[in-house]
Amino acid sequence: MGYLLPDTLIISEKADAGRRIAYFLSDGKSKQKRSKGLSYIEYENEVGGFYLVPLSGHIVEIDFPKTLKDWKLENLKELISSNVIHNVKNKTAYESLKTLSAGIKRVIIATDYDREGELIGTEALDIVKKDKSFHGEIKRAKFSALTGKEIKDAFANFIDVDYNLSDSAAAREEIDLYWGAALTRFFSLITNRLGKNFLSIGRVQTPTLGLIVKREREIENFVPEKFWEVKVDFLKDDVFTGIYEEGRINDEKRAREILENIIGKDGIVNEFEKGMERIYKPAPFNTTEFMREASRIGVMPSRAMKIAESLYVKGFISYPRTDNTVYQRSINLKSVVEKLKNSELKKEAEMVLSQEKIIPSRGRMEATDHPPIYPTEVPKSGSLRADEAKVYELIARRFLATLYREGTREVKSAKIEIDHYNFKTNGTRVVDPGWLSIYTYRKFKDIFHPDLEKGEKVKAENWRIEEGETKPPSRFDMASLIKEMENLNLGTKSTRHDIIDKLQSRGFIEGNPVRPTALGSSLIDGVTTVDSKIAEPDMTAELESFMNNIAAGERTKDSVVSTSRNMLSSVLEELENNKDSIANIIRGALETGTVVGKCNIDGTNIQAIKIRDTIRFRCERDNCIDYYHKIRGLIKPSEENCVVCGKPVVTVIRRGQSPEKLCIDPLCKFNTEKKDIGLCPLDGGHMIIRQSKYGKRFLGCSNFPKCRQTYALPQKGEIKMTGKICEYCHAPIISVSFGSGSREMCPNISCESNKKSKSDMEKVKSTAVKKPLTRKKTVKKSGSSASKEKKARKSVKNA
DNA sequence: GCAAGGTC
Repeated sequence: MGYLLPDTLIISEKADAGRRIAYFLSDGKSKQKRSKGLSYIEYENEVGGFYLVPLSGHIVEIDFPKTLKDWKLENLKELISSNVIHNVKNKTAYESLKTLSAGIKRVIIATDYDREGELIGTEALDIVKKDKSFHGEIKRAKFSALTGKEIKDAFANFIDVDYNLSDSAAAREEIDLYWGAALTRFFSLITNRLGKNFLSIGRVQTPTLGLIVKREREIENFVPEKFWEVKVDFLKDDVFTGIYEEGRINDEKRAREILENIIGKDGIVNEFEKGMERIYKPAPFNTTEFMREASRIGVMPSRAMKIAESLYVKGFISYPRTDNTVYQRSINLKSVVEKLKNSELKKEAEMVLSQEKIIPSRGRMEATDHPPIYPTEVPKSGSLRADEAKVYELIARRFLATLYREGTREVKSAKIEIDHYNFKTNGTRVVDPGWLSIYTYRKFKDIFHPDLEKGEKVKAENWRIEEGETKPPSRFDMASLIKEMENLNLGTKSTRHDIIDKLQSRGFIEGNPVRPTALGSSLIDGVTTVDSKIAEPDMTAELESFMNNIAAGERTKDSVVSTSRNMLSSVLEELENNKDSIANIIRGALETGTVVGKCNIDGTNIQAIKIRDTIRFRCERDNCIDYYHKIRGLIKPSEENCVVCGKPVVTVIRRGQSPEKLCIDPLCKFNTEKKDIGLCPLDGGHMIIRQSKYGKRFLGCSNFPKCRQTYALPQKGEIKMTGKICEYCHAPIISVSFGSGSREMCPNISCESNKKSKSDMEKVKSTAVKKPLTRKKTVKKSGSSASKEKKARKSVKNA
């Protein structure tokens, strides 16, 4: 073993990598040691040996000297001109390095081969070099996978430590701290939000918040445009739908003209095409893609990462922080599949093994850091918690899917002419699901389309115009936000989910899909008052190019950091000149909340103002209404007033629960007795919404079992009391809301009133059918005819 | 009470 000399100290970035390096260098003979606050691996033989100290990321953290701990506006200039100090944060690693480096002749940096890895390595070196007696050799081991061959090669062909590279990372660290700390303090101080209410600014978090705010503004300012589509159902074996080839028409008159020309006529096939399409396999998981897919099955990014981390530590999956989407050759894929035969995915594993040859899919990113995320062992059944099992299954299914065959689907398309107008039709059918039958999270929906021949006559029916509206861009959800951050190079695979968490916990964003809070959007308004790039992703791009300069030896770290500090100084100066207006923007936005309705006393607006987890409802004028609620979730105006007290009612949307109505008065009976719908016609007890043992809801008398009066309830929609009593059977009238509308009804199915309204409905329906031109099928907006129908029904009933 | 980046 020529690559080992006696008295060598090896430094690895993490425990796992350390174990593997030691294992291969010692042929499995190294020993883990733990004593008196030290943790390392040791190997000794007659020729030589080594110590290996595993770190866990950075050992030191930069900070400002204690004298600048106090947050004062006057301090900010000092903060920027102050130098940073290094604090040890990993005591065990620090002590191990200090103790074991005594008398060492050679130090090998074997951290990850990337920019941060180089910095982590030099941090360790600085500790070793503190011992003035150290004059040994310093080398760098470069490996891109933790396999025996790579590691042995790296230790036979050392390279030098790249101080330019580590300097570039150190510059990043300092610039992030200077800008982050100075601006965070500035914004917190001018708005007087101190302690845990501070307003944070950072190179990654603020542009990310900026993205979300920008999107929300686009949605707010979006002006929908109406369009009309002419559609026809064709009939051969089954129904398939054609759309006039121009698609969306923004002139209703023209759409009607076309409809008038074609209505009642059949079509003739002008073109027909049929072919097979491949359904490509997904690439192996990297961190980003894993988080996106996990959030699609309801496990949010940071939760997914926590679970992945724990699965990794338990040895069930490979390292979860990776950019790589190509399995390295050294991974024995087949043996992993063999292991999965002893899991709940036995059938799927056998499908993969039954192939003549296993060809893995490849993604675009072939990084050298770690393998893609894949299962390494099978946990004993029942040993994982439910969410862990869900995540493990996702990773295992993804892995198997990347090794299975592609799917195929048949696609058909046609142009069918009616009276010189061409209608396009499309159909698709999965012929061979391939990997889709393993990766069950993806679904391809079949759309029926018959085989046709050119010149063939096709029967048509249901000629119609569908009215729609252009839609604003959609809000980011966790999956698309993480992806957008990756596209813009904001954060890293290991930090993106943390950044989103921070924005949430600091009250800048809420919900999923995410939207900015009043605080979040006003912070961006405040930041963008001054023309600087703090809220733009460009900050990162600029920093990135600085870092490349340093790494290439074109500039020094000190010159770059001082340039950046000067820029920060002038930005800060400009901010200070505008500090009153900025403070007003932010404070002002917090005082004006969302208008949720009108005050029933003086008729002015009532606003909802969010103050951490409390919502304050306040009347705009005299504070004649001023209520506080402890509510988690989003508040939306409902445009309804409370049936009990007349004050506005809001809708509360909580994650994973159906929306609930809430009277803004916390003591109103509407809130406290929400389930009480009215009085029992038999004995005057309370009719209460209850659940049957089958999970169905119904109305039951509070005097059960003495009184057995019950009514069936619709299982969908929100049920509310109306205070009214049915004139026929004396049951309490309920109100059922569904979507945007609501309907009052007697809960007694056999009541006269229900028979009556049913026949009314039929009457309304039959008049509507006579006017096919206004009928809409996939109505994008609640159509006018539908609301007319509702109104008609209501007026008949009230008559 | 500050950032972002490693890792647990």
